[in-house]
Amino acid sequence: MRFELSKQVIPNTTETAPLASGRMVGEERRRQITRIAMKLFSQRGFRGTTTKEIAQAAGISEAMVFRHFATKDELYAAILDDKACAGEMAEMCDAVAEAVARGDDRAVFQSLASAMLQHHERDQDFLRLLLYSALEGHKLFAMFQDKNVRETAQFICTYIRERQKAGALRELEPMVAGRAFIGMIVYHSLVTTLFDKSRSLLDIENERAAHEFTEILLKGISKATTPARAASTTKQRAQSVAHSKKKQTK
Amino acid sequence: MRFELSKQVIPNTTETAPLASGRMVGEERRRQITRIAMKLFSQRGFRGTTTKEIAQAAGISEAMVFRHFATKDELYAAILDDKACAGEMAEMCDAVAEAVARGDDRAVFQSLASAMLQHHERDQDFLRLLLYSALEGHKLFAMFQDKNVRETAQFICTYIRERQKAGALRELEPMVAGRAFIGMIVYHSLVTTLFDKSRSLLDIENERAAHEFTEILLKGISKATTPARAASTTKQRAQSVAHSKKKQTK
DNA sequence: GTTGATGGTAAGTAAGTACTTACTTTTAAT
DNA sequence: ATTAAAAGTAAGTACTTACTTACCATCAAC
Repeated sequence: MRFELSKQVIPNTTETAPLASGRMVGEERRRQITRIAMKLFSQRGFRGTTTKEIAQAAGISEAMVFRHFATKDELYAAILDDKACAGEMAEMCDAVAEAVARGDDRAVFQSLASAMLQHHERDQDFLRLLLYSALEGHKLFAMFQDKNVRETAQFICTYIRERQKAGALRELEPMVAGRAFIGMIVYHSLVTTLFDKSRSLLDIENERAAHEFTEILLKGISKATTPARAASTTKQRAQSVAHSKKKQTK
Repeated sequence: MRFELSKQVIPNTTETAPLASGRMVGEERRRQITRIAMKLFSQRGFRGTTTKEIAQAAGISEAMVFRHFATKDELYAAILDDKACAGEMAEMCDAVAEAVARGDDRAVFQSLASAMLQHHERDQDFLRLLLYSALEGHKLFAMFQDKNVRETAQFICTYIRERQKAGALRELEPMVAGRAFIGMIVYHSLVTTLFDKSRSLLDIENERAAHEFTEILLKGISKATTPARAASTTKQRAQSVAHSKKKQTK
């Protein structure tokens, strides 16, 4: 039931035009249902969403839902399956890999942060769904966890270790730094999509957040010799101690 | 800490002995129910926990639950209420305040981190409950959010601003640093209580996590001149003295 | 020992819930 | 036009859910 590669290739269906009567061909309807179910599950949780609601939102009868998915669980699985398998790191990899090639630490972390923040922002529903599934202890979450979270953490970890060997970063357990960095990013995403949607505590754009977090991390784990190459939003004035002219958030 | 000293001294009721028959006096039963309900809600969510289960776990009939709480929602509210109102910062404030008084940045952040991590670890159920309530959009969560999260963020923010004025920290929006720091901590707690309970990715003790995160943050937001008193892992070579004065960095 | 308040229960109820059944309509290829 | 498969539905079923009702049990104080 579980990993049924639900995602098959749509063999070559002649065409998938909306079919005047509102009737859809199977594959199309199936996609629509998963899309809608994901939105609902993400808003009210798995248990909090009824199959009837899903059917209504899709404009079909409940029986239709069960024609496509034998059980509610299977529908849930199909969603996670879909999402987890789709290589979400696609665009990230490009920018990051390029930065790695250049050996530009700042660019590596910043592009990584930026990609994650963007991803979280674009896919808020999925973020919520993931949290629900983690809380509800759904087994499928473990798969996602392994495939994405772990992978990302280990990438960072490996990169840091190498840069330590190269003498660019101070000694510390790479995973600690990795967790710190991912923590800044993920927590920021959580706050802005969950706790403080109005951004009353901190209103900052993704690009800048990525930059600032990167600054903190890099300064934080660099060899004492120091830092800041392409850095710094603040023009460093000679000895201006602190005229923060910037309006600070309260 | 106000954590309900489970067997509370009920105001002045003559005595609260278990009452041989298994029968409890009202207040006592009420507490028992909230305690049990909290554990169940935190494990399976509000919607995922039935009043029947709560009653069974408490060893009473369902009707008894509804004698104490008119609705399931009211029970839920009572739990959040309980938890949110008690000043959880109690012990934290002592250590932190003392560090603030001493002007010891390292101690301030480390004791803060340590207190938060400990709090999260001890009260995992509540952490889960809080996440659920945030996801489910329960109104009462907003209250908690205002009372605790915001307060902590603002405390850090204020502290950082002051230290910036004193010339100890570099210029950056204090809230960004605050979010980064809280992010490291909260995310770490989330991972260890939710995503990776076996700690397969990173197995580290609270005290040390607090120390490492503090190091990263402080090095990350200090004036370039540099820091690292208790840093320890990296031996400070003579060269660090060489560029004692902040070199103009571009 | 009666009383009256309080702790407690068994057995409901009405409204959901996931999932089925038995049936009709549409489509597209013969 | 025929047909068979696929898309669709209305109206169930068996069970669970939050919440009630009507009644019993225990205890402390007269």
